[in-house]
Order: sequence, then structure tokens, then C-alpha cells
Amino acid sequence: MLTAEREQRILQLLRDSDVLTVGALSEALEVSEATIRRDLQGMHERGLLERIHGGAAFKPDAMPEPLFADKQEQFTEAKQKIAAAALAMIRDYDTIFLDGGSTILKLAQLLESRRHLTVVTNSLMAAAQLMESGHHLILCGGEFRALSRTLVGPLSKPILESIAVDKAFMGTIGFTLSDGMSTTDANEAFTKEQVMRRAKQVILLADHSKFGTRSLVRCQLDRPLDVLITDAIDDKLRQALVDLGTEVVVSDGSC
Amino acid sequence: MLTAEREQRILQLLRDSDVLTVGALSEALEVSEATIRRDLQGMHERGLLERIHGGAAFKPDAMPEPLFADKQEQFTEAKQKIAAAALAMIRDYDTIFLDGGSTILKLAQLLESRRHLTVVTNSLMAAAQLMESGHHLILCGGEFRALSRTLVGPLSKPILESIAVDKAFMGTIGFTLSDGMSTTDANEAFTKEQVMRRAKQVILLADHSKFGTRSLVRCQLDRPLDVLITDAIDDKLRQALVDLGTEVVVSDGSC
DNA sequence: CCTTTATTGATTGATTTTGATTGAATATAG
DNA sequence: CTATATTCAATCAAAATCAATCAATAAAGG
Repeated sequence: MLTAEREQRILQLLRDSDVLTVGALSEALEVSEATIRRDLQGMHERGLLERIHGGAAFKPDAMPEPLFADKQEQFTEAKQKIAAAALAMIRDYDTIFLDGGSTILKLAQLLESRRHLTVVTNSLMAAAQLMESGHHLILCGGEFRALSRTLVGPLSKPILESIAVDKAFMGTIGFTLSDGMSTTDANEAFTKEQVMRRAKQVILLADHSKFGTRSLVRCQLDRPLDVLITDAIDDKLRQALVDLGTEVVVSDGSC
Repeated sequence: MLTAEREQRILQLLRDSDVLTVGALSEALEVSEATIRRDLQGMHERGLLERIHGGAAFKPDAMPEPLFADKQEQFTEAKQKIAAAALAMIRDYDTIFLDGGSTILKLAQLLESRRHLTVVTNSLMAAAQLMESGHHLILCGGEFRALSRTLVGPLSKPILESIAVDKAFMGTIGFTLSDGMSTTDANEAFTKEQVMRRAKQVILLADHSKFGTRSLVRCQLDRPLDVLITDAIDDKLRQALVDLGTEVVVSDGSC
């Protein structure tokens, strides 16, 4: 029996009985409990059902359109790998910040596999993604910037100042050795700076297309970046960053 | 038997008999009393029932808060009319606050017909609606509350204090003459209070089903409500509100 | 045909849930 | 108000369930 077929039948059975045990499903579909668990895990990560200890429960609103959705995407595969490498740095009960940007959004999608996180973010897309995740979710306020779907500007300052995050996962428009991170909007840069100043560890997620390009406004950071996660980087830039004290992670397929 | 299944049956039994002892539940579900106690504690924390010494009681006057994902909304027509009446109070270039709730969301949908508004909100649904509207959009920060999809709690205070809105359009779970507005969550009530304190004019949008019902936490307001917009109201309540200085608007089809 | 990849079921140690026991807290009766 | 009887929350060991791992099998591709 194919995976897709099993999933269809599981959903059908769930609609009938609301709650099902792993054992009952294993018997009904004539596969082992291990397989059922794998199916349930996968379906849970896609939001198709509630996973409970001992079985699964029906989720009334199976997959509504994600709020604040945005379509165009580039380098999705590279971004996926970068996000996976970033996920490896997150432990249960961590307090993290998620910046805007599509790479960070991919990371947000992976956070279902962690528990009891406190997630602070200025990205409405990330927030929408984590809405039903069960994690403690805090949004910094501020002016809404439609282009990036983030909250930016001076209004975000008071909240960000009253919060201390362990790890801040940042995105960027451009990155050069001389100027560091840069972005297109002054308010956006301001908010990024607020976040990074208060974070124990600043982790930049940037695919190779960002290197060497520079945007309008620099994001000043009073110390070197803690970690850079990317998909590919030339040795010269890499060595320069390492010399500054930045850990450089190149995510290959192994993650 | 799974946790979710037990919880469903407990709620079912409670609807039938209002009050149940731990022993009776233990016998009915064939689990130990310790397990029942743990279940009751968890359900009490989520506001699903009232915990009393020796057992559990059905929550008589705690209206189940409508879940946002719920497709089948109640009184949509009435809410539409109320929103239309509220829209009539908004001029171009106004600075307004939008609360959470489905009625306010309908109002947000109508705001396309205005220009150059500054909209402050704690509702992610309203923000999603206004994303592409061209209005200046500001979100107050705070903890995300999944049930209402709003940002609530003490973290929202600094932003709300630094902003002065002309008109605050508020929703509520319950409304009574003696207690005023009430809602199910203390943090939510706190944020509502912050907003109303700073607003020049407080405008409550509530359909008739809200009157006479009361939820857990009161939202204190240090002055009478400025305007109440509803679809139907009995003369006694109306006169009492008018005597307090509240303008009562009943939206018929004419809007 | 052989190699590579993906899927399955079994096994393992780790985690979660459960029921029993305890002393503390609460309610009831006198 | 005190004494007694319940009920409660905390703790612990046993049972159930889980995620991770591994070998066997099936499928895909060269």
C-alpha cells in the first residue's frame, strides 16, 4: 500500500471517529505501528491532524490558506538546506528571534519538530506559520512593511528592549565583508539592529546570492556575527569571516 | 483510552449532569482517580470546565469563545450591518484602532473605501486583511493568543501608550450593564483596557447575542462607552446606556 | 545485472502516561 | 473551634508509547 493511500484512509477514519490509537490504525491498514507513527508524524508536520500520545486526533480546520502568503520564491532548495542546518542549532525550551525573509520562513516551518520554544518575531509570515504550533509566540509591534511583511520602525524598540533572546536568526538583502548586512529600508535596518543588540547569539542565514551585493542601508552590529549559515561560500570570504571570529556553516545535503 | 477521547467524554458527561465527582468520572471512564484529576486540571487550565472540590462543574455563564478557524459563523448578516454602520463613522485620514473579533474583521474588509487611514490593531486577521490596502498599518506587539488571533498581554503596553487613536473599534465576548465588556482571557482584557484608555472615542461593536452574557474577565473602563453599535437591543438596556452618556446606534438595513 | 535509494518492520533505549502512595489542604460534623 | 473524613498535589515505580536505529526488502536507475 502506498503512503498517499494510507494517508487518505487515515484522514477518512479520523473524520469518523475523531480519535484513533496507533494500534487501531495499524490493524485497520495492516501495517506495523512503526509505519503508522511515521505517517502520523509526517501528517502532523503538514498540519493535517493533531498528534497525541498514543494516537491521533482530528483537526477541524485542515490546512487553511496560510495568512500573509507570498508566492515568488528563488533558490528554494538551497534555502531549505540552510534552514535545516539552522534548525540543528535550536533546542527545546530555547528563546529565539526570527527575522523576515523566505529563508527564515522555511526555518519557521521546521519548528514543529521542536517543543516549548519561545519565538519572538517581527515577521507576519513566520507568525502565521507558527500560529497553531503550540510554541509561545511573541510579536514585536511596529509599522507594517508590506514588501517584506514585517513589523519595523521605532515602535518596535520598547518590546525588543524588554526581551532577551538566546539566538537571533536573521535574514538580509545583501552581505559584504566591508559593510556587513544591508537592507532596503531604514526602518527595517533599525529594527534589525535592535534585535541583534539584545541577542546572545546572532545567526545570519544567507544563500550565496547575497554575498558581494549591497543594499541601501547598512545594519550596524557592534561585534562580529556569531554564526553564518549558507549553502556555498568562496574560501577568501570564509577565511576573512573566521578570522573575525564568525563560525561559518556550509549546509550540504547531509543535514 | 487516549487523553483526547477521555476529555471529549468528560465534556459530554458534564453537559448532561452539570456536576460530576472525580469518583464517578473515574468509574465511568475506567481509569484511576489520579488520571481524572490530571485531566480535569488540564481542562480547567484551558477554560473548558469549572474545577470544584471533589469534582468538576460545567461552566454556566462562560460562553465558549468562537474559534477563528470556524467556518460556520453566527449572525454574519447582523455583523455585516453593524460593520457598515461603523464604517460611516470613519473619515479619510482618521487614526483608528481595530480590536479582534469577527465583527471588527468585517469592518476591516470595508476599509478599502477609505483613503489614507492610520490603522492600529492587535488582530492578525485584520492586519492580513489590510495588508495590501495602502493604509498605514501599525501592529501593537505582544504575546500571540491563538484562539482569538490577537496580540495581548503586558508587552503591548509600551506601544499602545505611545499612540493616540481617534476612534477605537472594540469587540467583546459578553456585555452586561453591571459589568460592561468581558472576555475569556486576562491578558486580552488587559490589552483592551490599554487601548480604550488612550482612545479619544471608544466604539463597541456587538450583536444582540452578546447582551446579558458575561465571560470570565471584565474589561474595566474608567468612563462610559462613547458609542455602541448593534443590530437589536431592548429598550430598557438602551435607555440605561443613553442615561450613562453612551450613544446607541441600531443598524437596520438602511446603511 | 548490479548499484543506489526508499520503504518497511523489528529492536532498542528514552520519554510519557498511568495508578498507587504519601503528607498536606480542604470540607464537614459535632 | 476542633476533630474527623475527604480530597488534593506531589512523588514514584510500572506500563505504555515514542523516536532512533538497523537490517531486510522493494523499487529505480544506470
